[in-house]
Order: sequence, then C-alpha cells, then structure tokens
Amino acid sequence: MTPGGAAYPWLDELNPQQREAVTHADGPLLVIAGAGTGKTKTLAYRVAYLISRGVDPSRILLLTFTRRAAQEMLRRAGSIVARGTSTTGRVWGGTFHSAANRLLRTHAKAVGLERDFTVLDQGDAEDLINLIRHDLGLHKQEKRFPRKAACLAIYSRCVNTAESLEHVLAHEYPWCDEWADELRELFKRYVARKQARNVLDFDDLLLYWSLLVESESAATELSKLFDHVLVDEYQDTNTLQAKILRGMRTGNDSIMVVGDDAQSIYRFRGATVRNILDFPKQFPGTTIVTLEQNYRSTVPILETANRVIAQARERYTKDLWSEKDVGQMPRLVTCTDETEQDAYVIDRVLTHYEQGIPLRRQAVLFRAAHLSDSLEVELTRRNIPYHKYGGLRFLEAAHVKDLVAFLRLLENPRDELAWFRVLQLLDGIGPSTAARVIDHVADHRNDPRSIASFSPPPAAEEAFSALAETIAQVAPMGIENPAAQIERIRAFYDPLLPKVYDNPYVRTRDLISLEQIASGYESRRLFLVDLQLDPPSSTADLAGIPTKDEDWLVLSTIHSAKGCEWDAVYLIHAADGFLPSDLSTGSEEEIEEERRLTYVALTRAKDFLYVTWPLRYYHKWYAPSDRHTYTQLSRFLTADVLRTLEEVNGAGESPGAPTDGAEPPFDIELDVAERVRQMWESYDV
DNA sequence: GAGCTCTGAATTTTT
DNA sequence: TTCAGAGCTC
Repeated sequence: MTPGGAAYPWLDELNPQQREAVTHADGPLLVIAGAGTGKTKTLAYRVAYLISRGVDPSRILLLTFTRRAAQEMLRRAGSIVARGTSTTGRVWGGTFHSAANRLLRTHAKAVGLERDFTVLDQGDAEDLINLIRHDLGLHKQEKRFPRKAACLAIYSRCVNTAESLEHVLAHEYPWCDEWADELRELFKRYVARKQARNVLDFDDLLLYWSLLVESESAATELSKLFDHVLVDEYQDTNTLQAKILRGMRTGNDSIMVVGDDAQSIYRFRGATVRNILDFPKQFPGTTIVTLEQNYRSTVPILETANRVIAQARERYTKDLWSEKDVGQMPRLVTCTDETEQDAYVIDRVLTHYEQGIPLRRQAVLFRAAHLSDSLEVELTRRNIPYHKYGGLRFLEAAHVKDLVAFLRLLENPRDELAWFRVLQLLDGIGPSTAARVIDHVADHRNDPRSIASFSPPPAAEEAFSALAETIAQVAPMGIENPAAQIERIRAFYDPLLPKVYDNPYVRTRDLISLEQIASGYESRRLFLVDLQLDPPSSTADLAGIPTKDEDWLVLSTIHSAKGCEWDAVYLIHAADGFLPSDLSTGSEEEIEEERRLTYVALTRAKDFLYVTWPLRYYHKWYAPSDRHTYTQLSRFLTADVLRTLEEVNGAGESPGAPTDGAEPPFDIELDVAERVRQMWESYDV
C-alpha cells in the first residue's frame, strides 16, 4: 500500500522516490532530480498533495525559472486535484523577479519606494549607466573605459554574488581592475539616479527583497504569508536568491528545492552551484531525495550523456538509467563545412518528419544565437517553417522600446530614461533639450501633461506640440485599457518610423502585435511588468494561439532549451571554440559550466540524437586574409564518449546538397571521349 | 546644440 | 553587420 493509500490514488502514478518527495512531511527537502526524471511532475504533484491536505493555495509560494514553467506545473496540479484551475490559480507562482515585483509593490513604503515604480530592462539599465558614464567624462580617457555593457555586468555581478567590487574585478574582470575607483563612483551615482527616478533594474528587484528580509521583523512577517515555499531549478539560483529564501523561511522551515547540479548553466548571471551543493548546510535537517530513473531518453542516448557528465569535477553522484531499451545509437556527424551541416540537419529533419515525427517535436540546439544564422537562411529558402528561441528579443528592437517608453513615462513620469528616449525621436531635440524637458516636468509635480508649457527650440516646435497633444490625450485614459493607449500613441509614432528607421513596414507589424498583446491586459502597469519580467521568448509567442495543423521546427539556444524535450535533437557546431565557447575557457569553472551545457543539450533528446560539427568554419568579420578556420571536435566528446556514438560523414546522407564542386572526385576512370566519338561511328558511311 | 558621416572595434548564454 | 564614438557642418 502506498503512503497515501486510498485517499490519494494518484500517488500510485509516482515511483517510490517521487512519492517520498511529494508526501514529505515537514522540514527542508532537497530533491536532486536528474534530467528527464519527472521533476515537473514531482513539483506539480507536491502542490496537488499540499492542497489536498488542506493547505490554502494562496499560502504556497512556487518559484520557477520562467513564468511558463510555473503555469505548466499549476495546470498539472490543477488537473490532479480535479477542482479546476481556480484553486491552483491562487498559488503564488512565478519567477523570483516577478514575486519580488509583487511583494515590493505591496511593501513599497517599507523599502522607500513609490508603488508605481517602473522596471528597467537590461538595455535601459545600460543606457542609464552610459548617461552617467558621460556625465563623469569617463568615455574619453586616454585608455578606454569599460563599455556600458561591461559596466552593468560588473555591477550586476557584485549585486548578485554579494561580493565586493575588488573581488569581482580581480576574479572576473581583471582587465578592468585599474578602473575600480571610477567604477565605484559610477555605481554610486547609478544607484542614486535610480532612486531619484523611482525605477528599479532587474537586480534591484532581488536586492530590495533581500534587504527587506534582512530585517528580522519584516522577514518574520513575510514568512508568515507562506506555509510552503517550493523552488524549481535551484541549481541556477544565485547567492542573493539563497539569502532571500533563508529570510523567507524565518520561523518556518518548510521549503522544498528541486534541481540538478549537473545542469547548472547560469553562472554568468551570478548563479552558483554552491547553492544546491550547500543547501543541507544552509537548512539544517534537510532530507535529500534523489531521482534517477529517466523517463525521457533511450538507453544509448543516456549513456552518451552520462559519459559526458562523468568527467565533471564535483557533483551529487547520480547515474541516470532508463527502461527505454531500444533505439538508434546517437550519431556524431562530421561535416566538411557549415553548408554541409545545414544540409545534413535538414535532410534528417525531413526524414524523421516523413516517418511521423512532427517538426515541433524536433529541435536544433546551439551554443550561441548566431550559430543558426546560415541554417535559418537555408530553412527559409526551402520553405520549412521554424521558430527560434533565445537570442535577440522582440522587446530589444528599437521601435518596440520606443513605444514601451511612451507607456512607461505615463506610468512613472519620473522615469527619465523613458522621456529621454521619446523626446529624442523628435527632429530638433537632442540630449540637452531632452534634459531640460525632463527638469521642466519635474518642476511641475511630475505631471506629464506639463510639457505643453515648455518652449522647445523653433526647429522642434511642430513635432513637440504633436507630442504634447498625444500625451494630453493619453494621460487621462488612466491606467486601464493599455491597447487603446497604444492605438493613440501609434497615431503619433507610426508616421515617425520611416524617418527614424529602415524597414518601417516590418516595424509597424511589430507594433500591431504589441497592441494585440496589450489588449489582453487590464491595466497598463500589469502589461508593462509582464513585458519586462516575462517577455515573449520567441516569435511564436507573438503569433497568438497556434492552430492545430500548424507545425514548425524548433531552433533554440541551449540555455533556452532548459526544461524542454524533443523526440529528435540536433546539437550543431559541437566544435571547440563554440562548445565550449572560446569566450568561456578562461577558468576551470567556466569550462565546467560549458560541460554541463553540453550535458543539458544531450539530455533534451528522447529517441534520436545527432551531434554535428563542421570541419571548416567561415568567419564573417574575423581574420580578413583567411576567414576560414579549421576546427577541432569539442573537447567534451572524449574517446570514452565517442565509443557511444556512431560516427558518420555528413556528406554521405545529404543527397542534393549543393556543394559546388567541393566533393572529393571518384576513384574511377572512364574514356568518355572515346564513348562520345563512338556514338557517331555507326552513322559513318 | 543637433545631426550627419566616417571610422574602427567587437561580437555568449538571460531574468 | 552593427554599434559607439569622434569630428565636422549647419
């Protein structure tokens, strides 16, 4: 009889380890869940179990890596408890950042914020840093000062790892070491500027939350809100997040974290494997449950993946096993160049498609977003639909940011970055006039409509009054109906597009999408927050609900593939320099992370796995004399791993690949000339 | 002060 | 290819 007995018959759907985790009584619980071992299932059943035991759903905090992951778990939990989603819908589910946003708005006063603060995304934060960098005159030193992106990265690392600037510079950014004093000054001003403007960046969301729970009394109050805290993907949390969790469990140690140290791949964001390795030390009395039965991959695929991760330095030992005993051996495909690699992948994709695996059950994975560029061209040429995950986001496009900036300045008129962006769209307005307008608004109780009383330079008069009128019309629309607000803003903004950017037509389409997304939101604030904290991750997210017969191939960075699985997986560019990336081989930790990244990629595959690499790679902007580089197979595919792979040649299986004379010649000699002559001999008289 | 054009430099992963 | 920055012109 199962522990749940007849009361919870669905517990029988779990294996003994999963059931132990789901029915765990009290105290901290660490679930080490290998790839494909039913991690999502375990969390979903845990939520269902708690609710069935009478826990109020609104007193459960479920922290996940993406909001989509939270929704998926709650959906499954909802179907288990069979009371519909209305119950589980009340669970606090989402990312650390979105939970922070929600808590900080409620307790804004406690941390010295106004409730209507706006959130800066990475690009905004970089721009703000850049403004200050210019104010300080740092941009023209005789030796180059770190770029805005580097400055923000250093800042972010300090915050997320809770390490000193000196330590971060010495260990992660040694080439910026000499700028320690200037950077400190820059960061000091950056913080002051954000506070004066009532804006938070991503890191601040976590930082303010962590400072809130640093207070014993606030921590106690917040801890009382939740009977249970559950955290997914714990291996990818950072020091700051661990600190938050400790604070949130003041006087109640019911916490369950689930993760796999072998899949920790967000070190660059300050995540540390130490969090999961040291969890039992942080929470005394921790019960550890290990899930090792893999329900995803075939035995041969698992064997390859296990051998890759076996070389890792430090980890919780676990060896995944599977009962999916049959299956094709994973293949290592050597290609002469990228073109051949593209042709091979497409050929296999189509073959599997004809055998009955839809395109969306197949995925091409790669280390960096640009590594699929040439494949995308070829897919487009052949009319094969695909969706790409990761890489440049919809929201990062300049025109989308412009429109969002309009909404932001209405939401928080102190948001100088939003103003700056919008004002400089107008002809005749540059940085200094924009700054004067911002001061003007500040002097008029931050009422955005007050720009009407500003006197712009003559060249900008007409455009400026059009802007003032737009704002005068949208401001009274309140916070409701963001789509209507966008519609009105577009009446002003669309005509500017052709002047400011190329491709105005494509950009207008994006703005229409944005308006459609906005129509699903009740308020401008909710729309803005969602857009920043949970942005659409691919063009697929923008297209609305897909119809049943729509099908597309998935292209994804390995990072974005986390938590997903496909029947057939193609890991491309498995060559040293790309995997591991040349930029990540500076330290042993970085190489270890690249190894885990490889492991994540391999374990996404259920039935078919192809690892491909081109011998020659063509660099677009690199080495002007000879842009071809010869690559070597990824160092992670050691002799031990190769024994589990079937090695094939990319050219052999891609008939019809246009290789333009690049194929090796046959070893055959025919006297064609003689044959041609013979053709006419019978006609001789 | 704004805006244009030219040059040179640097290319990961994302909440 | 794209982006940041410098320098020049109006």
